[in-house]
Amino acid sequence: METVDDASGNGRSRLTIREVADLAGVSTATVSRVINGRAEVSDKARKAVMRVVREHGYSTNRTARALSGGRTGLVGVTLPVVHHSYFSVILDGAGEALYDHDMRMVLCPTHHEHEREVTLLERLMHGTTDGAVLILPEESGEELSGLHEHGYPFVIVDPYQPPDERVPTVSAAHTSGASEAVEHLLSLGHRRIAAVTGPRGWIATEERLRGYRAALAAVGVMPDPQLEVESDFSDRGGLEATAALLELPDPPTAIFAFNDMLAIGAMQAARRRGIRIPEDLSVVGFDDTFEASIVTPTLTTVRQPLAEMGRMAVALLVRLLENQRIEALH
Amino acid sequence: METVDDASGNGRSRLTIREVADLAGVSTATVSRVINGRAEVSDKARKAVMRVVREHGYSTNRTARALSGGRTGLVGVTLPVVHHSYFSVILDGAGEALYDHDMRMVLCPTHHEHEREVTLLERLMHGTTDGAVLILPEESGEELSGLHEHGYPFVIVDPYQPPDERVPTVSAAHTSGASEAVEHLLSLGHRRIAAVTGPRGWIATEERLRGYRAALAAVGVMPDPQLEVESDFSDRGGLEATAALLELPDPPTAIFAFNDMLAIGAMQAARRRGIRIPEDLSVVGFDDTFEASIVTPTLTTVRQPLAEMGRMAVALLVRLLENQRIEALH
DNA sequence: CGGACTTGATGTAACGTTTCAGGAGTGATT
DNA sequence: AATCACTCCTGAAACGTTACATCAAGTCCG
Repeated sequence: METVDDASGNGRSRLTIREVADLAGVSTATVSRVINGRAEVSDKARKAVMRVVREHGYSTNRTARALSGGRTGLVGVTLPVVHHSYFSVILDGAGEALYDHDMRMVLCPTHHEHEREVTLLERLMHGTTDGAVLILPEESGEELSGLHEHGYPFVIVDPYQPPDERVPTVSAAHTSGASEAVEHLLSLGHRRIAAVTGPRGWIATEERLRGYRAALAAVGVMPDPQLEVESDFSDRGGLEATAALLELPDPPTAIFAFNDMLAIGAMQAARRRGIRIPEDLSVVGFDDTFEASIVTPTLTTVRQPLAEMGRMAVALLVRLLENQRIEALH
Repeated sequence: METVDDASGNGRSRLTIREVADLAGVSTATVSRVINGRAEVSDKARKAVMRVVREHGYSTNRTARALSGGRTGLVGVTLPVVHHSYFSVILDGAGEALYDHDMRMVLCPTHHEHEREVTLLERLMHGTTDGAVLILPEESGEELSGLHEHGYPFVIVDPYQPPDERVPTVSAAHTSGASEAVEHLLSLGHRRIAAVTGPRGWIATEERLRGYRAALAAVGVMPDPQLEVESDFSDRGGLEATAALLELPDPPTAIFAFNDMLAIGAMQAARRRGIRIPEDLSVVGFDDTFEASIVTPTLTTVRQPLAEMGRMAVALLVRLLENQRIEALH
């Protein structure tokens, strides 16, 4: 109740630009210029303003600036879940890039709920943010195209389904990465190589599948439909899919899991059946998440430049915002 | 270049409240009330407004509302790194709670840089956010007290050092959790139980250490200073600390690692020396992060309600904001 | 029947910036 | 001495809301 009312902000909060202007004996416009480091201010005025700022402490109200200037300095970032290596690394990269641009991110986990994502985006658009980075967005291609049409700047990272040509997108080298993974297994002498995939229809699944088949085809191995098991990118899914594979009359000698979670599940399934890795079964993952490095034995995996992807997305977005700004001047 | 100029926002952006008011033949105040679902609006006016909104599409500009109403609906969240199970789970809990309150979070990773955290907070305070959740803040007790004094509402989660009494804080049950962990090892028959700790001076370290010693003392085991090795909560640190412990003439038969990362490092160190877990060496971790569940063998660990902690922090913060609002009315 | 009180609806002043159009002063050029 | 170019600064108008003070009708009561 009895707070120190001296410098505390309980009663009166901090100075406004107008108060600074009065104290320094100049106009608000001048203060604004000094604060923003613009030229065309006399040394005398600048010093007066600086002095007041130093003595009383002033910092511009971002909200007011946002309203006046039309830019909030905030970027929305939507993703399914934070608590997942794959996403958090992308997030990390994006965050760092945004920080470099002196922007902040408004984080919106969607929990894979389409509804939630739509309303969140709706909100982000209308004044809260300047643009957005959508990681593995839940929305359909049409919805995203609509959003784009609307003029809201955004970038998609790792789309589910092939997006509109005009929507800037960052995605990984699914096909070539998958080929490399399979080639690695082939080089170890494996010929019965199973694929534990993600959900069919997702770009990530389809393209990795293409890489998988291409690599097999390249050495003349006929793809066996029995060895392609659809799963869901989770460790549990990997476990179940692998268990099924190991039940086959002619089980695979190697498994290419379409991400590290699946691979970890695969390893668990093998262990439960007493199958040794890598002696009896080789497992290769995809993504190179932290988890891959701590399991036993260490998981061979395809490195994806996740943080880079986050950075890249921000770079694209910043360019969009820049363009928008330029257009606004005309 | 040739965008569809029909419904696109390239040229004219969306309607403002004033335009809606004109179209509906009422004042902006009335529109505002309709939008915000307040009473005291005639049916006629309400319908007119609704019609315009439905036909032209309107959504209030959050920035303007923030400026006018003094609340942004944004909460800052600072944490050392996103890409770390421990933090991302707390973050997840906080995010969910904020979503329930129809608020968004502005994510600020500090990368353990004190400087960065200070400037970020400075920025968050001045208009961008209504309050903040600081996870493992880098700032000193004095700085945090100062911030509190200033009237900016914030809550600390898992402080480094004991904070000011008046600053709302959420932290885990370090001491009792540590005791439980050690009791578990004791019950397995171990007597030479080593502790791989976090940095000395941190609350988390000191309290877990207290729990460790208390549990040993309770069964009459004299604590051996040689068995308490300071580390840094990282897997690499755990590996090095454990390697040193295993070099001892009379090495421990069990290791209590002060978090799961350290425990994972410990397991790696053991494996490198050909020491089997749990036959030759027992390892217990702390936090119950996802990683603990995927290593081999599965790591025994002390569950911390991390997501709950995030939720709790938000609940506290919301209460602070509520109080602030009430005080403002007087 | 007139004043006090409710209701319902409205106009308008904030909120704290940025920016634009212009004005005052100074020195230089004709 | 008049004009011009230049620098520095000011006043005021945005930006899109919300909330306060008002105002115009009704309604109730003595």
